[in-house]
Amino acid sequence: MSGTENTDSPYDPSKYPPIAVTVDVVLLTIQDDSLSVLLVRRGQEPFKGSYALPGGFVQPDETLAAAAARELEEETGATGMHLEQLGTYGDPGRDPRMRVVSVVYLALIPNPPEVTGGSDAEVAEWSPVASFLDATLPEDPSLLAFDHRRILRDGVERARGKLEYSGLATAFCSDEFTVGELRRVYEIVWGVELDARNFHRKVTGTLGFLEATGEMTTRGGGRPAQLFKRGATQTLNPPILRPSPTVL
Amino acid sequence: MSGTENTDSPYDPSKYPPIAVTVDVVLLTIQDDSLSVLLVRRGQEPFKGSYALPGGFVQPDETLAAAAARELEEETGATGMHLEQLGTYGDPGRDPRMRVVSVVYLALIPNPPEVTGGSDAEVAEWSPVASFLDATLPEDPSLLAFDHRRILRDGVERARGKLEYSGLATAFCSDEFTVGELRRVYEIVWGVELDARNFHRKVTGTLGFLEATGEMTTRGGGRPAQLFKRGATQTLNPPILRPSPTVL
DNA sequence: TCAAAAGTGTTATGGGTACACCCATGA
DNA sequence: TCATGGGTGTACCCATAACACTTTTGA
Repeated sequence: MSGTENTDSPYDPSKYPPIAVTVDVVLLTIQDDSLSVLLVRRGQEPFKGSYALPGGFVQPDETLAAAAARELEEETGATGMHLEQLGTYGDPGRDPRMRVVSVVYLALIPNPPEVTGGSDAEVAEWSPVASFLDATLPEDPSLLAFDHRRILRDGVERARGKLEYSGLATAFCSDEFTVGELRRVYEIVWGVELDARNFHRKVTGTLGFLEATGEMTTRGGGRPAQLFKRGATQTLNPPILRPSPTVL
Repeated sequence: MSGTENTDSPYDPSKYPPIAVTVDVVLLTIQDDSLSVLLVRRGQEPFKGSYALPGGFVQPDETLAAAAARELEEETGATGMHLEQLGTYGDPGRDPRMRVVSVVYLALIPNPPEVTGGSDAEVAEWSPVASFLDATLPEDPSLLAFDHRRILRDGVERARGKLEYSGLATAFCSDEFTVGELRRVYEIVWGVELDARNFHRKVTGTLGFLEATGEMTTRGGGRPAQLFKRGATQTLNPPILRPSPTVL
């Protein structure tokens, strides 16, 4: 792989290998006390009938993040949710038709919008991530297409980790939420039980994490609870530590 | 962007937009008590004369990580160093010639190999990252080509963060190293001073981080120090906390 | 009156920090 | 003997975990 001395540039536009670039999205939400992911059922080969992450080609004049946001809006109609780059997956052979490099984004949304019954050919639906990641399940390649099982696992792991040291958990909550609702996010995503009293002190004591609205609510029953909004802080100091590492 | 009902697939190989996929590398090392990065000086337009991260096209039959390892070996002759995906940069216009999506890897190496004076047309050399990231520097686009300043900053930030909760720091050390040498890695990368006594207790007390070799050394002067090897643990528990956030 | 959820108070514990102190070498 | 870096002991501080206890609603 020497002999590059007299080429013009390593980026010479005229001779790049043919590679398709797509953007896929791991969109997570909390539905019925379960961490759930948006998947589409494939109508064509390969992996016809399997589930797959929503995605598509990057268009010539949009950023990668814009492509992810566009895919999300096409599938859910929703905009403005949390969106971050998860990673890029490009092993040769991951798509049997040609070399495809997929830039994958992780997105989080509260109150999952109704998507089942949409008019698209590939119908999107919410499924609990446990149905695909549970360690007791066989590695069935017909369940999730391509390398999407690994991508989904990476996405869930990213979300779990970021709950500890970032304000990410509020991305699963409505604009206004109670401490109890926020705690349930942590409990569901981590799969643990947290002490409600200590959790309350911790999150209300972390400067910039929550912003009080002054409003109260009795939704959920019991004593009225304060309503909070997301605070400005993106990094939690000190972090919210999870009791024991969740094994997936 | 509807009307996709009767297309074959979102990945239809016959009609992907023309996008070049490259792999770039942020290779960091510690040289002369400074965190340094491997850069090449560009011999062609655009950005002729500027520094750039080493990189090149992904070849049809190699994984993305293999492409990064190949680029590294071409520039340094070294193999087997720590290598992890940093992120993917693909804004339209980041390369004026055409749409280029760059998958960037972060690599760490101990004992920087001599690279200046190599036979390649684009000569690689080590430079302290501070020369490019110092906040007091003007945003001179002729210093680092393309969006490589932002990429370099992201890479350094990743390395700094991972020192806290992973065994990454040992990737800057030789196979066998002393606690003092490891501490100097933390001090240089973070730009802080650490209490040598507490640091010693912390790292030797973190199970799986270090593995004693039984050997001693007097290199560096003073009382002989134990030599350690990298341990098996990839996640540090408890983490090594940096005193105050380093502002870049 | 009871169940349920929101909060507050209190105590024990464990890790972090600061720093006094001793050890083993080369010059 | 001194400088240099290695390593241990210890006291204080503070965040956490555990849990008793009070508050405020709906049923």
